Amino acid sequence: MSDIRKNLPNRRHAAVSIRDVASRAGVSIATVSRAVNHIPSVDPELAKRVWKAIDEVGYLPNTQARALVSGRSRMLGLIVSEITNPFFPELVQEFENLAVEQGYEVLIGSTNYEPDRTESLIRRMLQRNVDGVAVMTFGIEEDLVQKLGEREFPLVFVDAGPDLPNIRVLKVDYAEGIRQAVQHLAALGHRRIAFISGPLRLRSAVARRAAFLKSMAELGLTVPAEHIVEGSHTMEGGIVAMEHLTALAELPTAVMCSNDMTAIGVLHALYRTTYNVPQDISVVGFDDIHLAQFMLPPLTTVQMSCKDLAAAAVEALRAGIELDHPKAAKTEWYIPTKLVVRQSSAFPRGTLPALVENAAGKHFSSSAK
Amino acid sequence: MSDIRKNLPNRRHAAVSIRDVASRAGVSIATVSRAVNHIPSVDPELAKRVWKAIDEVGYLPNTQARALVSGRSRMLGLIVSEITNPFFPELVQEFENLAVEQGYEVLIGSTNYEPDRTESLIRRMLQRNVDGVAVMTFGIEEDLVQKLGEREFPLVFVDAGPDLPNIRVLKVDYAEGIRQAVQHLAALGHRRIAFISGPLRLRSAVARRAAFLKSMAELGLTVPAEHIVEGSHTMEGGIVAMEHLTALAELPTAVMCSNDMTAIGVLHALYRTTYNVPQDISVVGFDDIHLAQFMLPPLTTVQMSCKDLAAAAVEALRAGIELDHPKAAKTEWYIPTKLVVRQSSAFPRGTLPALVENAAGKHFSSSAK
DNA sequence: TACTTGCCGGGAAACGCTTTCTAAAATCCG
DNA sequence: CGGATTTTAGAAAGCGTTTCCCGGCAAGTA
Repeated sequence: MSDIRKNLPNRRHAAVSIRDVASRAGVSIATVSRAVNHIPSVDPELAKRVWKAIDEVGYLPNTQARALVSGRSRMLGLIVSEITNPFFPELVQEFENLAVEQGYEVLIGSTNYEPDRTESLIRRMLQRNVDGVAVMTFGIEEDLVQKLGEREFPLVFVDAGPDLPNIRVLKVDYAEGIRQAVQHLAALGHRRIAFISGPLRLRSAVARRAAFLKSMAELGLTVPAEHIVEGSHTMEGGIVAMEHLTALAELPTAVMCSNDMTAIGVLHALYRTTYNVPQDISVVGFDDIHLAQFMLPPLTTVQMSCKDLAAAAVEALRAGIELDHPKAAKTEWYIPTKLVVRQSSAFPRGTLPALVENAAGKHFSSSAK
Repeated sequence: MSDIRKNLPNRRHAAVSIRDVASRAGVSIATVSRAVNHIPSVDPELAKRVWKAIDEVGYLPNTQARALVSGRSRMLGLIVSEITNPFFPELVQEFENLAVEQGYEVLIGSTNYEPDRTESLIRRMLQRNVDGVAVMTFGIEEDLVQKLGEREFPLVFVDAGPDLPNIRVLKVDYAEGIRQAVQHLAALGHRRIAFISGPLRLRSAVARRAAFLKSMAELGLTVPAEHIVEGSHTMEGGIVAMEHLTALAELPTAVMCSNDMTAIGVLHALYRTTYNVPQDISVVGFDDIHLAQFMLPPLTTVQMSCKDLAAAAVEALRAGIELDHPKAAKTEWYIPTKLVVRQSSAFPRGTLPALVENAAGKHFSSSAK
């Protein structure tokens, strides 16, 4: 609640307002307003005159004033955890496209995993009168969620949220994609598969790890405790975690990561060792960011479509905002995931004759060079 | 100018307003406003009572109303060309941090290089009454710039903009960093250095290419026409461009790229061939995105600090907005660039004995494996 | 004590718009 | 052709703030 006038001498020259249009067209401001909003009760002839005047004076309706009187700002809040993680810009882009299509503007905020920041973000968005907020952080403190939920305005969470009428939840089916990935690795012959999780404060990170363990158990594969390492959903975290794993007496032959950035870190960590991907160790990511296919080698990963996610988020918000929305009663949206096989996963070394091994995935280095 | 009421039944329950605080504290709304804005003329005792009331009723000042009367929205527009290019999220993040620190909110837009989109973005931002817009697209159509410049409100461009009082420009010193890179490559022994430019519609792409050619000329190195390829500042563009280069009779021994995404594409393209980086071909990027150091091999690149850029942009905007800003008269900000040497650049093959060659940069594949 | 000065707080106008209410004009019908 | 009904457009009341202006009160001066 800072001093709004700090350093702000008196107002700029006034922009052209509805009154200018009205006098130019020789009508009242009410008529201009009606023309602008395409209200049918205005005579077509008059409307044409008004539009001509609008064009001539270069009038742009003041959104603030509109919002003030209508009680809606036509802005949506979008909160992500880390705008510099490439997954989120892709999400932002899709979200923005859809929102603009529906006549909304988007206010973006990045929490950097700091609860304080999240809270101040939401407060600022409330002050800006956003019509609703999508909290796409894949994990947020429980009590903060609760606190937010109590303000009665449309809110969308990922994975889970309090059971309140104004809250909608996007449920990501982590299990399916991760099961596909584990089965893919097992089918290739991997038995010792490690998992680098995200920060376990995040609900989604916990869910992904649980899905991994469950899939392993389904196949009768055991996972020693030291094969589960906590990362941070960043490249740096992936590097540190992988260094842990390579220091182990019994190395895993495959590593699954809780997101693609971690996997990229793993690739980098292995590059600094004598192990090759995928011949010595297979690496699997999660998210399928655009970058994944350009990694060396291209990353096998579980796809969580940010297009789906964005579409669901926008639809869920509108369902909460527009009282007559067809899906106003719907409270849960399901987001599927699926495996995308590329070249960072292959047969573990020694399980197959060289010929087949060569075909399994392009080797990063080849002795032919 | 769409119908603002479409699908929007009557207003939500009114939020708590200044009047609620006033009656609770037993003062007039004017006093509440003064207390909120820390105007010294209000009795400290009274102010305390007001703040207590604010706390009790959970009052949040309505930004729209404030903006309406004060004529300023305390929002800044930030327009980037492509939010999914990792350089921009880094910029956005820095920009947002600084803006919030100064009490501004940020409205972000991504043009995807479409002029129409840029125009509609700016129009929407104007309607939202942003106090100023930073157009950080590194190239924008001349006539659009001109058109925008004529609306008298604070605008920041990169590289160049019309010479108008409300316009400020961030001048990036492409030449210095690129000269350092060219000299670095030449010192390693490279003579045939190719350049993959950005889309030549972009002023910044043209500037980078010019800087490259100038640096080469300074060293007396000639650049055959087929060693200059136009890319698109994307990974895909880098791949296509590199495929052009590898098809050439006389291959370059080093490739400079107009940005890091292009360089990543180049790395990927080379991965699909028998050439190794850096032994066969050195690769140099531009931007120094965070990802660059995690590439395989870590990318030698020219650093353009997005921190500097963001700081300059925010400062320049404030200089245009706040009439009493200390730098109100300043119209140009300089952004330096410099080379960061990593492992994607090394001696060209055959110019040095194997021992030294091995030390020059870690080889991607080693026969020791 | 009477008069001026200065300070502080309240009333009310204004910001640019939407929307309800009202009145005038146009249309209809017998 | 006159009264009833329907359009249609303008006047005005807000929306939630900030800020100008003014009145009241306390302090200071003669």
